[in-house]
Amino acid sequence: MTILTHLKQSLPSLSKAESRIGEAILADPEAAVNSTTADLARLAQVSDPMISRFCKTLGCTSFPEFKVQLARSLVSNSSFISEAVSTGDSAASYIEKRINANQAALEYLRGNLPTEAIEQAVAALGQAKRIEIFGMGGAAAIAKDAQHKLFRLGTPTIAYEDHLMQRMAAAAANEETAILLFSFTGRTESMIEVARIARQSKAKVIAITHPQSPLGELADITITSGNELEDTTIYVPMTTRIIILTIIDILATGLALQKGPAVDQQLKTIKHSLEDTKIS
Amino acid sequence: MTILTHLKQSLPSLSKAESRIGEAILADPEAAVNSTTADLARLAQVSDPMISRFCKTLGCTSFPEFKVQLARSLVSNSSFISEAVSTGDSAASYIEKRINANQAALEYLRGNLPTEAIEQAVAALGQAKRIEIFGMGGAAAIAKDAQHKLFRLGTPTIAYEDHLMQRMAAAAANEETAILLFSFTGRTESMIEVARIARQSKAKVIAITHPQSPLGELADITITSGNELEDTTIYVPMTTRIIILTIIDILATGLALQKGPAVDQQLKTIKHSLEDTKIS
DNA sequence: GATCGCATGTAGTTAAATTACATAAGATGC
DNA sequence: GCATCTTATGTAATTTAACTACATGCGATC
Repeated sequence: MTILTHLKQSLPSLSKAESRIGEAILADPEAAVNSTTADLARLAQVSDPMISRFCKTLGCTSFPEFKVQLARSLVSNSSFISEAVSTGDSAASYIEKRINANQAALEYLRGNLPTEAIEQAVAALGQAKRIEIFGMGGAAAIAKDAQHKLFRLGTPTIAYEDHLMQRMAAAAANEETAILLFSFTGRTESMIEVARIARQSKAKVIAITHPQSPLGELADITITSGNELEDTTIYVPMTTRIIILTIIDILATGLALQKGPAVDQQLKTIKHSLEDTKIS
Repeated sequence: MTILTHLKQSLPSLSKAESRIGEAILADPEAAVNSTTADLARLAQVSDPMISRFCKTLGCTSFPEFKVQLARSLVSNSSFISEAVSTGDSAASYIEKRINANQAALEYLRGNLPTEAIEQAVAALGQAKRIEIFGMGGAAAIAKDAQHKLFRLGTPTIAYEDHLMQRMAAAAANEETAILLFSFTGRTESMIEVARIARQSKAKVIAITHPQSPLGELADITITSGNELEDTTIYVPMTTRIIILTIIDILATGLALQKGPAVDQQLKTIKHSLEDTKIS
């Protein structure tokens, strides 16, 4: 963990003077790196030695060491400032920008993915006897990808992109079914309908979607699709898929860990089944 | 440029004492970050003020500032160390590890994606009157995703995952067709066959695959799928997908930039077509 | 061979950071 | 409700780190 996130986390537990210092640093961390204790003390309106104490509270041995740590944490945040591509950009330039944007999206995920939701989702997937995955439009490819990743872990897993198939599968589901729904906005009417049917069937509904959306509120477990990022100036569109793919990655990893060595043979068998289709 | 590379570059032009300091720092930069001028001076067997002078020679205003800069340059080298997940990892732990692994994959892409290949591929896609996208197995979802992104830019684009459909489409192609092939290994026999048929039809064949593979060598333009990165652990790493998805992202971005404002209306129309399916 | 200049070391000074101490505010017990 | 104890914070003093000014020595050039 970087010192900056550590600071953010421990901000509430700090004393009055110390939190003033913390806020002064967070307001302009770059400036803090180039400050002396006196500078910072003046800025936060506290006495000089409070800065030293503040640093020790955060686990550093001295103020200079704190500055070094702070400088470190600023790198990882500033290197992911993604810029929008613009007409006239060279290939090298837009390649760089898109990679930055996608890395930034993952960086966002690091701080904003609720651990409990993942744990619950993994538990639900682990208990399920069947997994159904629904996605339409752009999410259809994602559903397919998730199916491809999850079916290997031993539980029958099917992906549907057809609304009618989804309705039937949702209606036929029971409490031993986990249903994974992918929707960027969480406002697609047919998806919401399917989710409603699935809940009536007592299936466990996991939605990867916008948390403050009808679909997000309907599901048993909701994980953000990062869609709340789209449209903002900093995070350019197209990054949501990277986020969702990484969430699938994380869910599959969690599930594989939960099932443990039991799935190893399964994975080997599946891999082996492809051998005859490859040339050496 | 980071201070560390700057130091490496200017090492030959430094004076005797100064280069001793430079070498001492390069020998263990991490230790230098936690040193005082006196510590470093002893290590490099020079006098104390030489350290200050050394820093100024490198363009820093003071030794503390140099330390901060040094700390900065060390981050970019040491971050993105991806660790394998292991049994007993907490959710928080494997979430962190997977995000790291995916960011590392993108970092790899930054250094290893050949600009010229991207330029050629964008040019080929731009000139094409039709785009056909082929992928099987795990790559089928990727092909579907690419189709979903590229069809919006005005050129008729179809994705096939069925080998027979792929054969027919490849045979029916002509010099105005661009064919995008996704294959992780580049060794799937049926994919190679399809590529061969496509070349006979004089279509432009773009392969996103392992560069040193039969398929990679067969294609007009080859872009790495990052498959050379996959380690052999049983828990299938998903980093290649992230890489390929980002490549698709980059290709679509390049194509959109090339077409310019011409596609803006097209994008708006497509977006508008979904409005009635969403609830407010 | 002498002098000039540059590189480096020594001593001293400045300033920055920490420690030790004192005080005030808030909490706790009677 | 008052007294005392604890904790947080400021003040003063000390230590330590970093830089400046100066001195010396080595190498180069005339």
